[in-house]
Amino acid sequence: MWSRWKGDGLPDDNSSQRADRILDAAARLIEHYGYDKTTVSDIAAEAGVSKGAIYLHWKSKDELFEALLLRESMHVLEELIQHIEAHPDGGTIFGLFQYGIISIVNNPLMHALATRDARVLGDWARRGANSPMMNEGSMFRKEMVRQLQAVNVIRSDLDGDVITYILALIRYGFLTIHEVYPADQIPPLDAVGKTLAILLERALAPEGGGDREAGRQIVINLAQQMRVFLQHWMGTKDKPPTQG
Amino acid sequence: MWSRWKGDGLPDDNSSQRADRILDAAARLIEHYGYDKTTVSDIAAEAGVSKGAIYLHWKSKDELFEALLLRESMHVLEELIQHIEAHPDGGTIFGLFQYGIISIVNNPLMHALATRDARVLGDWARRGANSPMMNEGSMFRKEMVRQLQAVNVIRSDLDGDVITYILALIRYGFLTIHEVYPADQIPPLDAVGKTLAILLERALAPEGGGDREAGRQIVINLAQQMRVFLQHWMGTKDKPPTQG
DNA sequence: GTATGACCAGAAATGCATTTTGGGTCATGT
DNA sequence: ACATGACCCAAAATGCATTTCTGGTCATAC
Repeated sequence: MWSRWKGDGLPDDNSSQRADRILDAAARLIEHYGYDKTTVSDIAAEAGVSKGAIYLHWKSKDELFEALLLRESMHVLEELIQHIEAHPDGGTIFGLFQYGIISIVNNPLMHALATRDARVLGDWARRGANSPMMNEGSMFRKEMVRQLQAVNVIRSDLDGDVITYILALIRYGFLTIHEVYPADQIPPLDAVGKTLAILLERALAPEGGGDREAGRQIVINLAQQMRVFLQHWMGTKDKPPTQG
Repeated sequence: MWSRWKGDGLPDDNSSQRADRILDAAARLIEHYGYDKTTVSDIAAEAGVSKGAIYLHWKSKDELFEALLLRESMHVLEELIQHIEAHPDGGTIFGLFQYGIISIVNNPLMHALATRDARVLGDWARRGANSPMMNEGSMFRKEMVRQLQAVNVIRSDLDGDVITYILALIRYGFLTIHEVYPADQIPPLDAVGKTLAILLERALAPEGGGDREAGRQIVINLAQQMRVFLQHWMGTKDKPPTQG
């Protein structure tokens, strides 16, 4: 799916499966040891392939890592879409925020990306904050708030960009505060998520409740747009080392 | 005021003033260079006194720093009390939150303390997260939320400890997100503060608005309690090196 | 055509001798 | 008394030679 550099035909299933296995291995290792401490040889060994095989799939360690990040982003986005479609409150900020955060908490790599965790991201983060995965997210969210305000799923009496910023700040605080809060006083995570969602609903939802269906559609569309954006960006540089 | 180890009489004005000047110098230096990079000699030079003089006031560099932190905390608390007394919305979470955050944003040292900024706090933070200034704050806030709920300035339909945690998380996110948010998209600070306060009001204030006067009184009392707590704790270990 | 792993070179880590730094003290001066 | 700054010494920083590591390549094997 996400790895399509195989010329003009359909993705080679064998190759694609192996690429996936390699990314699985990389994910396991990097989540635990961080980008710096996991070597390409480690990944190869963990995946049960040779080091050379890895360079048959990606030009460099960096590109492997970015492919991994892309895959995980795709997963999260996909899951988000499914959740929104399946769940009745999918179109409300209530459901949206709660699910958006949970999916990040459950995905160590996305968690690290969202918090710029230097321990996990290591040199990659230090070198280049250039990946669109690092920055375009806020654009996407800005647009989402704007459109959600247009269909009155979010109240329009406050500036959309400020709302976006505040939402980001809450998300960031949610993901990072454990570093400074007395550990024995942290309430259960799901209680926090649920309460936070309720507060957000009160603060941002209009009286009537707005057009949920429209909200749902907007978020799905935007998520899809984000996916093609990421995919396209990746496609332009995730070329194979050989056979152009 | 805060430095009262001078035996039984009133604080020695000359000595106390000089201590203040030294702390001023220390603040200036540490805000800029961080705890590790500012030496005791630097502080002495900046304050225009000899190194030995500093050890006439405090037993160690650590204690000087903690005295500084205490002084700044006292200032902030004092200002908070004054603001609450002077301002009509002093007793509401609206005003409370807004002012509480502004006072931290305006005080580099308190900002560093609230965010555990290793660049500023340096070795002191690394060695001991033992100072009550580091931990007791959350206790204080927990109690505040509890009492505010009791007089219905904060709605009682959600768990107080979770609310406290969420408030802390928002504050922390507010103070730290700039590290990961695209710099050119950060809205003006006061717009964010104001909007955030409005959202909080909507999310946490009851229909009627609750008893503002009672809210005001509670916060003032608690702030005062916090002050004597800090003062007392400091008093038991901020003894002079000689003349006990 | 595809996979492998020994191999390469630059970068990073290690070990160690040497120098500098910086809390903290105290003999001396006022 | 009180203030000073030269002085002390452990700890940290520096410089440097040597070793290890590791991203990336490619001759060889299948």
